Order: sequence, then C-alpha cells, then structure tokens
Amino acid sequence: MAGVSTATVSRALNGSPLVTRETRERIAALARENNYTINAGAKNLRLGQNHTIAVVVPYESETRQRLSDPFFLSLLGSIADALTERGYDMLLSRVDARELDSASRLYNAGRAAGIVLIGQWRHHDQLNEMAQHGLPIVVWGAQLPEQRYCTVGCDNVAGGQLATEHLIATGRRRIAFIGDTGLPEAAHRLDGYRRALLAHGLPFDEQLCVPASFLAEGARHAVQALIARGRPFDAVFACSDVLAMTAISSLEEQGFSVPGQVAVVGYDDIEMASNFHPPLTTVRQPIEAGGRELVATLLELVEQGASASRLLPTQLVVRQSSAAV
Amino acid sequence: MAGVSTATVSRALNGSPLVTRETRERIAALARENNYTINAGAKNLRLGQNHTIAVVVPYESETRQRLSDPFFLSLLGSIADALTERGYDMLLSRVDARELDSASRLYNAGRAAGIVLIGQWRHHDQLNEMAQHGLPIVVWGAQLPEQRYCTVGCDNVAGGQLATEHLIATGRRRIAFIGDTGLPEAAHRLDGYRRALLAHGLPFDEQLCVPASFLAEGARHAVQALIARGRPFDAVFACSDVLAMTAISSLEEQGFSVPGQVAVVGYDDIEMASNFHPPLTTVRQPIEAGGRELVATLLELVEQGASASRLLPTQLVVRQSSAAV
DNA sequence: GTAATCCGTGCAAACGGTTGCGTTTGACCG
DNA sequence: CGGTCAAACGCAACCGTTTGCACGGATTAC
Repeated sequence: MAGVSTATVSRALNGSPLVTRETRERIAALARENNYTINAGAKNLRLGQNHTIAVVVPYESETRQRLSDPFFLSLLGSIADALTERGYDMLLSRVDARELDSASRLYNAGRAAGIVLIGQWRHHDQLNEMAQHGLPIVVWGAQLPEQRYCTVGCDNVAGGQLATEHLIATGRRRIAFIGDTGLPEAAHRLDGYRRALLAHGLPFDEQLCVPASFLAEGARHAVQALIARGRPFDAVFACSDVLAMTAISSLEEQGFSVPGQVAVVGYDDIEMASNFHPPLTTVRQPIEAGGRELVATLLELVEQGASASRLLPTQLVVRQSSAAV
Repeated sequence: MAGVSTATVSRALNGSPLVTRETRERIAALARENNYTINAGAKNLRLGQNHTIAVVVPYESETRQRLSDPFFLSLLGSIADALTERGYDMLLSRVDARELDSASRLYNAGRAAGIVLIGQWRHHDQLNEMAQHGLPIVVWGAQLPEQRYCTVGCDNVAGGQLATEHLIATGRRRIAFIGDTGLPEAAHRLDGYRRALLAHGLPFDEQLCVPASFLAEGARHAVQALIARGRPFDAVFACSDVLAMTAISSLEEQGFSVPGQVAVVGYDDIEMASNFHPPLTTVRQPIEAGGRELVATLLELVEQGASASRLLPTQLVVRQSSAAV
C-alpha cells in the first residue's frame, strides 16, 4: 500500500532512524487507518523473545475449588497491574494441583517467559524439582528450608506474633487459633502465635488450636468444634479474613458476643475487613507490594538468570473486633 | 536426535497416521525426556490460528480502581475454567477505560482470537463502534437498545423485581434502593424495583433512591445520606452484596437492627453472603454459567462469525437479613 | 568529469513449525 | 526379474517479522 517493501514498513513502525521521517509517518498513518498492528507472534518468533508471563493458579481436582478467597483474587489483580506497567502480558492459567509440573509446559512451549505461581500449598518438593530444571518460577508463599525456588511472601511468623501479642495486650488469655497448618504459611503463623504465648508465659493449649480449610465453611466447623471441646476461650486468631468473618458470624449465632466475650483477629486485610461489622482487626499483607515484588523477582530471574526470595513486612491493623472489654 | 527430519517429528507429535507407530513413540519419548514441546507461537503463525482469548478488565484511570468486587473476580475465575476446558488460553489484560479500543490491539496483533470484556460500564457507544469494525467481542453486562455487540448477563429487571417483591411480601413498605444507576445493569435493577412497587400500588419515593459507587465505601456514604434525609425506611435493596454487607454494618453502627428494623437484600450471591451475619438474602447471579456462556458466545462468534446475546436467569436466595419481623 | 561518500531502501535469510508433493524403500505379484 | 503399489519419510515453501548486507541515486570532494 505504501509502495515500499516490508523491510521498510518494519523499520518504520519500529521507529528506526534509517527510514525518512516522511515515509515513516506515511506508513504509520496507513497502519492506523487500516488498524494494522505488528503481529505479536511472528515478532516474538523472529526475535526469540517473549513478553508474556504466565500466572498459574492451581486447583485441587477433587473439589475443583473455586478460586474464591478475595485475598488471592486481589493479589491477582495487583500482579496484572504490575505486569501491565512493565509492558508484559499476563497469561492466566489454572492447572490441576496434582500435575503441577504441567505448568512448565507454558514455558517450554514458549508461551511464557516465566511463571508466577499463586499458592505454595503442599507442593514444596515438586516446586523444588521444577526450579532445578531451570524453570523461571516465583511462588507466593513462605520460605522453607532446602528451597531451590524463589518465593515472595509476608513474614508469617511475625504476623502471627503481632496478632497474638495484640490480643494478649488487650487482656485476652485463652486464645484460639484457626487455620490449615498443613500449609506452610499457616504453619508459620501458628509458630508466631506460639512464640507470643511463650514470651508472655502463657501455656499453649492444643485444644484451642483448630484445623480449618481455607474455605469459608472451614471456620464455621472450626467454631463448632471449638465450642464442643468445652474449653473456655476469649479470643480467636484466624488465618484469613474470610475465616475470621465467618468465625464472627458463627460465634454470634452461638450466642457469643464479639468483641465482648470473644475478640477476633483476622489475616490479610482484604477490602471488606474495614466494612465488616464489627470492623475487623487484622494483619495486613501488602497486596499491592506483593504483586509488584512477585513480578520484579520473576523478571530479574528471567532477565538476569538469578534472583532471591523476598520477605515483605506485615502490619497490624487494629479495629473493633478485638476491642478490649 | 531421532535421526529423522523435522517434518517427521512434526507429524509424529501431532499424531499423524503417516508415520509408523514405532517412530512416533520413539519421538514422543525423546520429546518427553528433553522436555521439548511444540513452540506455540510458531505453530500459530504457520497455522494462522490462535487459541488465546483476551479477557479485558477496564479500570478508571483516575482512581486506578482496584478490581476488588469478589463477584467480578469470581466471574474471572469461572471464565478461566471455561476457557481451560475448551482448550483455550486466557490472556488477562487491564486497560484504561478511557481508551477502551486499545483492547482491540490484542486482536489486531494476533495475540488473541477474541475478547471478553468484563464490565460494560458507560462505554456502550465505544463498544458498538468496536464491534462494527469486526472485532469479536463479548461483554458482560446488560442488553441495551441499538446494541451491535453481544452481551451475556443476567436479567437485571427481573432480579430487581424479585428482590423488591420479596421485601414487599415480608411486610416492608418503605424500601430504599442503593446503587450506581449510571451503569446499565444497576439501572435495570432500579427499573425492576419500580415495577414491583407499581405492581403493588406502592409509591416511588425518589428520596429513598441513593446513588452509590460500586466500591464498598459507597454504601457507607449512601446509608448516611439516607438517614440524613430523614425519610423513614424499613428495607434496603443494594445493587451488590458488597454494598449490602457494608450497608448492614453501617446501619448497625447507626443503631438500626438488621433485619429487625431494616431488612436488607443484596445482589450477586458471592460466597461470603451465606457466611455473613446475618446471612444475606440476595439475588443470585449464576457465576459458573456466566463464565461458561461468555466463553461459548465468544467462541461462536470467532468460529462461526456470528452469535447472539444471552440473558441468564436470576434467582432469589432468601436468608436471614430480610427475615420478617 | 569522475571518484568517494552517504543516505534511504530492497533482498534474502532466519525464527520454529506444518504440509503438499515427490522420493525412497520394500513387499508383492505376474 | 521387472513392474506396480503402498507405506514411510524428506524436501521445500510458507506463515509475518527483523536485520545484515548490497544496491542505487544524490551529494560532495577533488
């Protein structure tokens, strides 16, 4: 259309100084009119580069558990923002947690330059192996011993400690813990919880420690179990805001007042937390920074071949669900 | 490595019957060992096909509003599932709402075979123009007059009617409406609300109709405004569950009991709704079906060149937030 | 007037696959 | 043993770009 070769068009659209300004503008105008854009696939093929990052969200195949925790979803949003900002595309992919390494296909097939995995779950060993094979991958989660892959995540021990110490400081003594300690992050939070108890000379009562899946119903069952055990308690530390909110609602149904009889502290500080009733005291995980750091770490890994795990700070946000009596 | 030409490898990996079973298996084994996978980009280029769909989530550039409503996020998840199931990849992309048509670049650049847009917002005309240019696009939202693009969405008029009639049936008479009627979906819900009032001979009081953005704080302000207006009310119909929950929490802070003095009905039926306190009566939007239908419609558009908008049914889920006094 | 220089553009190979068509090979038949 | 045929594979062109190099024309230097 412009009466020039494809080579010139290519140079023109890429702003090469080798082509006259006049021709360049003529070509740009024609491209705009016919809304022509350089074919991304062909460009990537020729250049051998790839500006796409895959974000993988594993699911448990039995439950086909819907990705429903607002925290993870918000994290997804902030990753999307961070990638957009750095000129990368984001490929969102769900994979069966049992065949996690099928995620590496996205890399091997050249579909993505690297992988962000949301949720470490119970796949430490698998992840180690994948990273060892040279897969550029960054995981949102906790730092574990013998870890060959990069993680980005909050200091969960400190977070657990913060929450527990706050409850102790406001006069609570029998603090229950709700969470799935099979997951590294929750295990670390439990660790922080125990340290805080220890530091204040309070006993650790296993009966107050109730396992609960990260699904909302988990907290409902946990609260029932807790009450059934018959041990008195005056506070609950839940491993996510969703769990905390559900716990509050269950407690009130069972006749416990919050924060009167039972103080509750959550984890994450999702947007809903401040609008809940009562407004939720919680340990904030910096979502925005989380997405940014995940992306930064992965791009370092992709571009420079190496990077390091990052531990983000947590912060206690005190609201009314833990008010002193 | 296998001692054959690339042509044979290509045929073998694609399961062509032209190559002996023996060679095919040998090649497949070698591929597995060296975790070699067909390069997706090159394949797409050669075949001129594309198994990627872009899901676009616009943001308002002033606020850079974080994609935070759990409903939209869950919808995202269900779209991801539906695409995975049909063998498509999902490219998640955020674009500035003011330059919505930059979304069409994803298509023109061959990055995606079609586009799903989450949130119609106020962009009806822009969308019309984009579709007219032959862009395969499907939008989650309401059906509007003079619409040249496909939408998938719930019957919002019916939804608004369902909610309002339920409140009337349980004895409420002065029902407030909270939502951003600048958005087509909310406008339709308001329409349903008015129809229900009309059908039961109740007056429409403009003072009970409070605008509120879809952000959570919207409801907080709306409740304050409502109280400030001094008109009595005994029920609230909110345009999303997030708004409803925030409204409940605001109402209780201001000394109104829910559902005692004020019944509240939400919209969406997000997962949290049933675990809220009190459990939330709401109009369910079928998220799973929503994702499935969005994908089905778009693929029809892509593969057959034409499709039609779809209206999904809504369903009232009665819980305690609207219990009769 | 010719040679040297420089600027703008075109040619063609390459990226990693796919596929129509031709070639090789071996089995089979007459 | 020559001929036929099908099965199994290789050759080479092509998808849409990019880019080193060659090329032609205009300008400058001598």
